[in-house]
Amino acid sequence: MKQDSRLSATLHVLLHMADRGAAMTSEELAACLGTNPVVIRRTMAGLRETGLVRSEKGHGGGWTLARALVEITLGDVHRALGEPALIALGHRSENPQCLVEQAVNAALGEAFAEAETLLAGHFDRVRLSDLAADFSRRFDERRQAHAKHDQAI
Amino acid sequence: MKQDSRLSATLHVLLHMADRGAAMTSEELAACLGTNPVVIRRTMAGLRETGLVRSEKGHGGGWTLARALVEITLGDVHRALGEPALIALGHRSENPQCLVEQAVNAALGEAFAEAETLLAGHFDRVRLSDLAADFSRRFDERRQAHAKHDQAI
DNA sequence: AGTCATGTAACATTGAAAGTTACATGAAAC
DNA sequence: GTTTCATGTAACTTTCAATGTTACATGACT
Repeated sequence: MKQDSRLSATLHVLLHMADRGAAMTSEELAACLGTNPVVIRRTMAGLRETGLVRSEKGHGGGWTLARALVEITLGDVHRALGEPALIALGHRSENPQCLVEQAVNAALGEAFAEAETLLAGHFDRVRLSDLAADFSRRFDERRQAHAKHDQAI
Repeated sequence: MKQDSRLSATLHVLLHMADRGAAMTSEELAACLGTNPVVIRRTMAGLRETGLVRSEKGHGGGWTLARALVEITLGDVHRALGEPALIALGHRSENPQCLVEQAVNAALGEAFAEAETLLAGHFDRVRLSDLAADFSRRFDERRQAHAKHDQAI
């Protein structure tokens, strides 16, 4: 199954925006992901409508966060992207006449709903500030590793 | 995201096979799903290798269950299909250099793993006999509904 | 006016599932 | 033994959504 990486990409972009502190153009953000600026604009359109980010045209324009990282959950971003399906498996047909298929749909549907609820709940509990904190931790770790390395030389 | 319906289709097919009690041809099974016999053979190939079903060529040939329904879990079927991905979302890149992306991957990876574990665990606890029982229940319900309807006439 | 940036339509590319065609292989029936 | 029926499998085509690209209109700053 070809996987949907829009959530991953968007989180990446939002953290870079927060790190920068100033407006970033689609081109800059696209460079962070190694993709095309139009992909950024298209993906961010939903976030703009939901009020997570703002965009400005012209000189000095670009994208800025409309809320603090601590006020944005992964769930917010997922919803802003249009709530793409979380589960890669699906039913062969919805509302089948065949009773066998109805039983299959019921069993799988229950399992899918359970996993989806768990994942969506998890998304609602994680804030972008949590990711930023993890980033800082990794940053410090790398810095210390480099210092150790320099010392060894 | 285009969803993978192989698990759904395979469960449907296996229950029909159990219901029949005798060998069923790819053509018959394909008719149950409204698809092509070759799709059945391709999908069932994994189940044959895993020892869930047997296939016979020639006259009177076709597919038969190699185990009782109570001895087959949804997890067995999922594994026999090659363990297709359960989660529709993915990372933008594996093993990124960018620390931001590493933090994103860590957060999402944890969430995905949690949901995947739950779903896989669920699959391992549900047996095909459970689905067959649910089918029987639905069958009886429909029969009673019809009886009631006939009575009203 | 010129430049920079977003907004968006229109199209091409990609990748995996699903569907199809064709034919080889093997087993039963005649 | 040859005809018929069934699987086994390769090699395509189709489908569909994400992703990538091109082109151009719109608006804002200099």
